[in-house]
Amino acid sequence: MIKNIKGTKDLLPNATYNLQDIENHLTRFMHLHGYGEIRTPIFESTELFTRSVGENTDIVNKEMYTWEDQNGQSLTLRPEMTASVARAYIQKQMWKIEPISKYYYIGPLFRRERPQKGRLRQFHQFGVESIGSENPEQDAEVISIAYNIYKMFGIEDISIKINSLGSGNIREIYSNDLKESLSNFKDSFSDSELKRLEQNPLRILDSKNEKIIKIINENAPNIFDYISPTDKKHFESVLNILDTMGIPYVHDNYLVRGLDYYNQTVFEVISNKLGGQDALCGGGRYDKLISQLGGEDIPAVGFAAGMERLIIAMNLENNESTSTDIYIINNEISLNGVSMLLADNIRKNLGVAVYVDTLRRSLKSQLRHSNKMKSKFSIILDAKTLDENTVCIKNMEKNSQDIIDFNNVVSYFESE
RNA sequence: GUGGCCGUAGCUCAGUUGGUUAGAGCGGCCGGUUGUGGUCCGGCAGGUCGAGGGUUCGAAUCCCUUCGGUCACCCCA
Repeated sequence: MIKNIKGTKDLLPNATYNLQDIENHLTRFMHLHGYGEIRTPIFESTELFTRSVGENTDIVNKEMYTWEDQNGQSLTLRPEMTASVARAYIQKQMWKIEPISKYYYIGPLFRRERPQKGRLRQFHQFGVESIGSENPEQDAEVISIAYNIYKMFGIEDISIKINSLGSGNIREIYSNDLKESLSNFKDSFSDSELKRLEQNPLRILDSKNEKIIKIINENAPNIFDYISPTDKKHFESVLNILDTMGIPYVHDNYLVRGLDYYNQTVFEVISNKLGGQDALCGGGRYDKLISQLGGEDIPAVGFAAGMERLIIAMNLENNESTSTDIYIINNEISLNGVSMLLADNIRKNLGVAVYVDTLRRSLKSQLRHSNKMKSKFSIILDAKTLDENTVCIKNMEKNSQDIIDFNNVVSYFESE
């Protein structure tokens, strides 16, 4: 038997039902905020990700699905969206067309990780990117959107962590000092932690190892002491606006993000119900990415949210079954054509869902199926009554029936 | 990538110290006299016991390998 690839999932109608509903809400929500959808290809030139996400990140080092195309070009299934959005923005030279571009996206991403609940190899993210404003109100807008989306879906048990990484070469200076401050404690570090301290020192800050956390708390410098007065002011303005908007947050000095392109504001929305994979969404500012990839010097801020984690947090993994409004029961094979014609007429004129059996089931079975599909009405076609030009319409909830003229079926439902 | 736990019908599981034709509930399908659903009753269909190999007279049960799931780490959404 051929099976799906590890870390991928098939979604059948009872699972996609809720997903479509969520997507509709997100689309509507973003429209209300002035953001439009962007869709980019799911594979890109490998170089795009090595240059934006960072050579020393795990994503680029060991998690990308990369292959060589027939012409020798290295291609990669996208492991994240921001790089693609930036690439498209630059390619279309959007800054010449409008001073600010606001995008949202929903789509599949690919990372070759060990699967876990809420972490797949093909997973889906919803995300927002606002490109063009350097102002704190833009940070606040993006963060409030993230927060309000979870509120919209009724997810209460969440908290926002926020921090600033400063700008310019602060990141490097701080990283070096951090490395130095911990150099006396190398005995307590595991091999992988030492490697991390070497290659991507900031990441050591969100270690889950109790011992390391203690050492950091007692010895690590505070990045907030490094960032410039301008950056500090920017960060405080963001917090002020969040306060005014009534959005709760926690300033976490040790929050850093794994991707290289982040600077200044970074944030995460955490669910308290998700266990290990508790980050519902993460994002921040990436003011240098556009220029670094060959565009103008244009600031930007955004976030990405995991759809699978959203669905887990909503506790909605399987719910609704397919339903219909009207079920047409044909009692004789010769009436198939009439049934389907009637179904088309009702769909066309009333825009409601009409189901016709194609399994040649018995009357009893069709009624059972009609009931299972939660139909409001069943129309029973029968050769005898059709000779008299009438059909039987059964109200499934009231268990009442009407005999009406075949030509009046549509108008019958219009009055219902 | 590292480590722990798990893998029997579509789903949730039972299956005694290895011993005949592997079970239940739910779900699915059909039917309960000639054209009526939801409740009720009856019947039927689904499993090479994740896969491959080994030990044995005999394996769902023991051993090895492998695949998949799950949890922690790693990382991140």
